[in-house]
Order: sequence, then structure tokens, then C-alpha cells
Amino acid sequence: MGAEGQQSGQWADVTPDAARRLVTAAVEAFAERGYHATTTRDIAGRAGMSPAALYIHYKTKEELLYRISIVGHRLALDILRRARDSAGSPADRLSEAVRCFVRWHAEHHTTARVVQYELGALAEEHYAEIVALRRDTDAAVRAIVEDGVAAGEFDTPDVPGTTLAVLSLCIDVARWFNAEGKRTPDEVGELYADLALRMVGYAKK
Amino acid sequence: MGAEGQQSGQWADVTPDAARRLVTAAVEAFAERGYHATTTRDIAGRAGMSPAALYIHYKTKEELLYRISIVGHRLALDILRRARDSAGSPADRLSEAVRCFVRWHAEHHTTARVVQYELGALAEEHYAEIVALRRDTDAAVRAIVEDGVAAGEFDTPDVPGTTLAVLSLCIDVARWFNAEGKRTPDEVGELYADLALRMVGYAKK
DNA sequence: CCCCGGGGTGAGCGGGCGCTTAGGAAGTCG
DNA sequence: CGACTTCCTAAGCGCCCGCTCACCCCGGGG
Repeated sequence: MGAEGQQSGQWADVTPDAARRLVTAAVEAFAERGYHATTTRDIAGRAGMSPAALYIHYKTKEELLYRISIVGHRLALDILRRARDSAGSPADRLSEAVRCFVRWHAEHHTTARVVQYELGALAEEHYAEIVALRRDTDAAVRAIVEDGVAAGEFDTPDVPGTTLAVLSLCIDVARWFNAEGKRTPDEVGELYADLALRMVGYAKK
Repeated sequence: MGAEGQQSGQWADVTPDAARRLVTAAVEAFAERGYHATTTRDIAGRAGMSPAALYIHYKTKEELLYRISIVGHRLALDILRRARDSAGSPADRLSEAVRCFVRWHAEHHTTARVVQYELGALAEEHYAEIVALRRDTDAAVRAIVEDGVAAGEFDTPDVPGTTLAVLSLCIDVARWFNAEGKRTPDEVGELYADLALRMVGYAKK
């Protein structure tokens, strides 16, 4: 059940091999049961190692969560920034941003679940670092919406509120998306891109 | 910081007094740290009692979560059903449903957080019961959207998908809403009611 | 007056937790 | 070959968890 294909692609640059196996095992376990309900013995077991092996590669269980969180947030931020800086009208860029962001949350919903819902378990200092990344995420989307309003393409009375809502909608995909369900990540991305345009009051031609 | 005013209103019919204090203490603790990170000693302490007192009123810590979950889900379902069955056009009813549902998630965001994000910690049988309630929740909103489409008031290509998205948007309010933030529950409800109408393609007159 | 039962406590049980430590197998280089 | 490094394990420490049990306090009925 664990195997999820391209899942491992995100962690390709984690070395050595044992450290990568541990981080992917941790993602699966945290996503399934939550950080606090996951034991270090469980993570090590999934990675095919003894409990003590975890501490050769990571100082604490929390460090594993932190690494996962950082990588995931940076990836998500990259996706949104790439869309923000792409060519095309604000509508094109918002549509692209939501489509890719949602597709990532659906495809990698195990990673995304950990990234979006286990923040509270981070140590104070690590949490602060993550919060900064999340502010950048918000800023990237807001920039697109503001562009659309300035260009007269969007009719958005409350830009910060609507930005928050669009992001919230996308993030929540990680909570409900089920790989065995009837919707593919591409389909959800397409649907959500359309919904986001509706939310910002984009008038179709 | 714990005091949240009308918070306790939801638990008014829990007796005796000690059982009510325990359930409200559990809501606060679960919302703050999550079910698994909360100890029975913490719950009892917040309620001003010894750890053993908890077990006079509840068989296990999980039973507390289950009670909270049931009460919260029934309340949420009532809110949506009342809106579904109210007088007015589908647009009025969807707007009312989202406004009230969101307001509840914002006002009682501690309860809502537990209700929406700690499901996974429930025992198998309790989980199944809750899932049934959640299906009813979805059905209530979908009924309104279908009415709007049938009446030609909404332009909604994907009714189940859009229903899911509207509910997902509302539920996620419990995750990000902060009582110290700058938006009141009423304001968020108003904004979200408008966004939901946009999502279903309601043409303003 | 005593007794009784429901709400409460202090002490503590068995167990699983995060993490550590002493040491061993396998490769590599002089 | 022996010394060193890298990666790993078996065993287990100290702690705190969910939960239990023997006992206590106190208001009300005979």
C-alpha cells in the first residue's frame, strides 16, 4: 500500500540511501497517523532498519518533520512563483498557479498532508522559519490577483480575503484527496483553476 | 486565554457539571495541541480535577473525542439542513448555508478544529458513525446546488465537485481562523457566502 | 445517630515512548 | 595483515502515558 510511485522523486537528492528511505517512511507514517501518533520504531521499521538507525541520520524525530516541512514548502512556493512570473494574462497565470498547486497537493497528498497539517508539532524556531515561507506563498498568489484587478480583468472586492480563500481551498485538497477516489489530480486541478477564476470575478470572454 | 465566551453554550446540556468542565477542557486541549499530543492529566488539570476524575465520567480519552465529534457534527448538519429547508431562492439558501456554516467554524473554531481535523484518532466504529454524518452534510449542500441548477439560477458544470469544493472551503476556516485576527466571524461568513455564489456561477441581477 | 452511595483523590501499575550507548560487520587504505 | 571509517544493531535507560484501585468526603433517608 505504501508505494506511491513518483512520491520518491521529491526526495531524490537526499543522501545517503538510508536517510532517504527514512524520510519517505516518515512521510508515509506522519500522513497516515499524524506526527504524534507515529513512533520512531514505526518509521525505522518501514525503512527496514532498527530504531537506533534513525539517530545516525537525524538528531530527533522532530528534525525529520522539519526537513519534510522545509522541502515541501519550498516546492510549493516554487510552483506558485513560477506561475506568478510566467508569461500571459493574470487570468492565465492564476489559472496556471491553481492548477499546478492543486495537482501537487493531490499527487503528493501524503507529503502535502504532513506539510500542511503537522506544522504545530514543529519546534518554535523551525515553526517560525516555516511561517515565513507561508507568508511568501500568500504573497505570490496575492500578486497575481492584484495584477488582475489592476488590469481590470478581475472583479475582486476583497483581495486579501479572496487570496486567502483561494489558497485555503487548494490546501484543503491534501485533506480530502484520495488516490483511490474517482478524480485524478489533473481533473481536480482543472476544476479548481476554473473555480478560482470564478472566485476572483474573472469575466469570461 | 482559554475563555471563549459562548463556547460553553454548545455543551450546556452536558451533566453533571464536572462532565461539562471536562468536555470543554478537552476541546481546548485537543484544538491547541491535537488529540495525540494531549494527555489525560492535561485535560483533568484544565478542568481543575485530578487525572482519575476523568474516568468517573468517561470510559476513555477516546470517548471524550467521540462525544465532541458527535455533538459538533450534529450541530453542523443542523445548520446546513435548516438553510436547505428555508424559504427563498436557491441562491438565498446557499448564501445562508455558507454564511452560517462558516460563522460557526469561525466562532467555535476550537470545537470545529477538533471536529474536522481529529477524526483519524477515533475508534473504527465511532469513525464509521461520523463518516455517515459527513455524507449527510455533503448531501445537504449538494441538494441546494442541484436546486439552483434546476432552476437555471446557477451555472455549475460539475455539481459534485463544486459542492465538495464549497464545503472544503468552509471547513478549512477552522484551520486558519484566529480569534485575534482582524476578521470577525460575521465578516468571513459574508465574504464566503459571496464566494460560494461565484463558485456555482450565480449570475447577479 | 448510622449507613450508604455518588463524586472525588493519591498513589501507582504496566507498558511504550524518544533516545543513548557499547559494540560489531564490511569496506578501504597503509 | 591491522587500523580506521562508516553504517548499523541489541539492549536498555528514564520518563510519562492511559488507566485503575483502595480509600475518603459529604449530603440525605431511616
